[in-house]
Amino acid sequence: MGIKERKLKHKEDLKQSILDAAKKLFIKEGYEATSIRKIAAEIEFSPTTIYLYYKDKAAISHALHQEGFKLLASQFTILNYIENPFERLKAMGRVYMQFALENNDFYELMFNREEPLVCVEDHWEEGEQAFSLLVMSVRACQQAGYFTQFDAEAFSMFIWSTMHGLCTLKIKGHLEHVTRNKMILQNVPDVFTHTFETFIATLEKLR
Amino acid sequence: MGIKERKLKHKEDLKQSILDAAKKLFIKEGYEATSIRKIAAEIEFSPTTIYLYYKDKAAISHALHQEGFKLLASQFTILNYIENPFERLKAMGRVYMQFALENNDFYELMFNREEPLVCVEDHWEEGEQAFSLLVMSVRACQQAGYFTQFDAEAFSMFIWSTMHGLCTLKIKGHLEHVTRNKMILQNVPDVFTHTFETFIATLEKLR
Amino acid sequence: MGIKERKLKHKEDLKQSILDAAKKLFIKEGYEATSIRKIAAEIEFSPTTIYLYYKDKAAISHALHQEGFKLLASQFTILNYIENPFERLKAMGRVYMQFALENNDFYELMFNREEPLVCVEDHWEEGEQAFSLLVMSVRACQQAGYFTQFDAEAFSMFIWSTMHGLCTLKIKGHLEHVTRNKMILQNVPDVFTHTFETFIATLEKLR
Amino acid sequence: MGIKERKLKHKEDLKQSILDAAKKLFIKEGYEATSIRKIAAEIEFSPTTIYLYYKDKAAISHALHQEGFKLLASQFTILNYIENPFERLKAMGRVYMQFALENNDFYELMFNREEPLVCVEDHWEEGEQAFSLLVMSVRACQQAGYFTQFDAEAFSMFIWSTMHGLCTLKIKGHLEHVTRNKMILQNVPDVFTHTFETFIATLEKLR
DNA sequence: AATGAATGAGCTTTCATTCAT
DNA sequence: GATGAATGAAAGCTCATTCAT
Repeated sequence: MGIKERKLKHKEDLKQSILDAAKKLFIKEGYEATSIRKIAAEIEFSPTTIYLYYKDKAAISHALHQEGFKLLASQFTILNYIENPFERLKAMGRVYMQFALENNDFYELMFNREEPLVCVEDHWEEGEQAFSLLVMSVRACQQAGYFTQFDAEAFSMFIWSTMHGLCTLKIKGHLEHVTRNKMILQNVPDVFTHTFETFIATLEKLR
Repeated sequence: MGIKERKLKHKEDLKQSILDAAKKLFIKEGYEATSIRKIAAEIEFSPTTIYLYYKDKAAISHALHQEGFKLLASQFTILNYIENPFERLKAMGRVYMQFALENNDFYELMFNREEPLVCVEDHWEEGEQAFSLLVMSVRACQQAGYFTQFDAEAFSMFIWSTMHGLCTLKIKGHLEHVTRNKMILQNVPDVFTHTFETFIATLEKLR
Repeated sequence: MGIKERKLKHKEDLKQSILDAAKKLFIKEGYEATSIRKIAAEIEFSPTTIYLYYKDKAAISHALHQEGFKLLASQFTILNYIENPFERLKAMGRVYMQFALENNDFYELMFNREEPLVCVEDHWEEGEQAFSLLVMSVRACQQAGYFTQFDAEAFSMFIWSTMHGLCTLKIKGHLEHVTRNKMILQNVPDVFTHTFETFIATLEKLR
Repeated sequence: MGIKERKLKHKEDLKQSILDAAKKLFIKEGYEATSIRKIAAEIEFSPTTIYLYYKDKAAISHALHQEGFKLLASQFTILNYIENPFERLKAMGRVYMQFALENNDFYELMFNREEPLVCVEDHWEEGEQAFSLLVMSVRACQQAGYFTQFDAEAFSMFIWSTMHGLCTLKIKGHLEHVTRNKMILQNVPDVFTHTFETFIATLEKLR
């Protein structure tokens, strides 16, 4: 990026540029490896400049956090086109899994990091929105005859737990750890997906 | 007690002290932020001394790891006294939950840390043993008529995912995050337990 | 002088200060024993500051290296005024010897250190240029009837070996070691020069 | 080595064992990488024990130094069987070269290290003896009509300089540096040997 | 004679951050 | 609005060495 173009940028743009650079580094090299210096180098500004737009590294973490949820939400939009509620629920799970796998550092930041949550606390709106989406889907399923004997919210929590647990185990490599050495599920090509399907099969029985 | 034993005793003690200090720090500040120097300061020895007892930082992690699994295994022994397989499975879940909650530091270290697994890789025996226990319980349930349409191993993986996800969400505070702000499950005193019971109810249907 | 130039000046100064401090330490304590910390202490800056001016330790070595060759090259310029090729060759030897003696620290760094060469590898241009100068002189001598039966390049290598060996032995004190205790060459005031002259006498025979 | 055998060793043996271990490490891994701990590990004794036999690391360096000369001297014994003085001189050069190449860390320690020489000073007998050997060979050559116009000692010094310079340049990689990039001596398979032969050819002319 | 225990000093490098301009 | 200069803190690890036994 040349000097001229850079000058043309507005404040808002630069703030976003920082975030974009951070996101890029974050995805490519992980959380630990993303330093202020590297972000600055990426956007060809000085490290000091970063501090004009973000108070400190935690602030960037925080912003990235929200960015992650934005990304997840955008992936969820595809679900709007699925009429059948149970199919939509299944698709939701698949999107969630794909997101977790493809952006595992984001996933970590969004759900498994300790720090940012402290300063977030009441700003976890994005997470709550996502959860609301799940609850809505579950309710739709109930109207189609599924899970009728359960409370929608508690059932949603159960679903989320399963999905979150599955994704986390996958990301940390535990799925492979268990299967590789214990001669377990040897003929299953993809334990991750297979477990998900087992879960879905379970849900299907609850009609 | 002769000199030799006393020396050995001292050595064992110090080794354990290091572990305790490391655990304390891991909990309080996380893996990355726990440095050999801090551990040394905690036990009031020189950093170099640590290396007399543990090869490197990973070795400490590894030892803590094993200690955690030993603890979990000991908690599991109570299950031997439960005849009814489904009851045993339920109890297993409860013990797991309790362990995760009471030793969330250990739980994190055992399941959610990246580093120590690298050097463990093919020696995650403790984890695998625990998983085997689950598979066995599931098989027993199958003989009692539960989950008969499922593969025991895949079903175990699903169960583990759910339990792991639930515990992780709890530990990270997400359960509270979602319910507090979204006016969800307001009348449920303990969302953690409630979700678990919803899960159990689900399993009960699969007979 | 404007602000910009002054800043630049300062930057150059500091860069040179680092080099000077490094040189001093390299000489006094050797390459291995010269640490970034010590260099920093020498110039009374923080170790971190060093990294603002040089990428790493090797970069400092490299810079010193080049400085040394620049100095040697400047000493060689005097040779341009010597017409007679054999005289020029002799003078070249004397300049080389003088340089090695007067700047034995540099000489060591340039020719006897391991490390900096690693990163230089294919960019030993300065050394190669100096060697080219020697080859050219040898060729000129050949046109004047000297060393006609030899390959100019191989013969240059031989000359360089002799000069380098002589200078190194001198710098390390071996010349004195051998003569002092063995009652050898006792009546020769300066073994260093005397050996050089023996060498020259040898060359003279090869006409 | 088992415990029993170890106990049988006498003090002298152990002292030599330490040296042997040091030598082994030294040759295999170089000077910097040879630490007291590693030596101790090699002989299966504790690091502390080393200090019973050698005051400090420098003392070991010193002993190694002498060890190196002993080794060189042993290689020189082969020369006794060569009658022709000039052939013997040539062979001496070849042995020297081989020694320098095969034990370049020893060579470094013996001739290019700064430290040990300080404490050696008057104990460089081995070096002097080796040099005497050279002088004797040169004298023998003179009786065969070579180098008659030169002082034997000064001429020996010249020879040593050349050989030392050549070996040093080789060890440090400068021979390759110069030839590789400068399109020099491209058709010569081994510049090291080739330069030596050029040197020998030079000497041959001095009859 | 041999050692186990312990240490202080040292290394290179990266980091987030500040301050004066 | 942007930056160059500088820093303190920290990291993991290895070293030579000492001391009491």
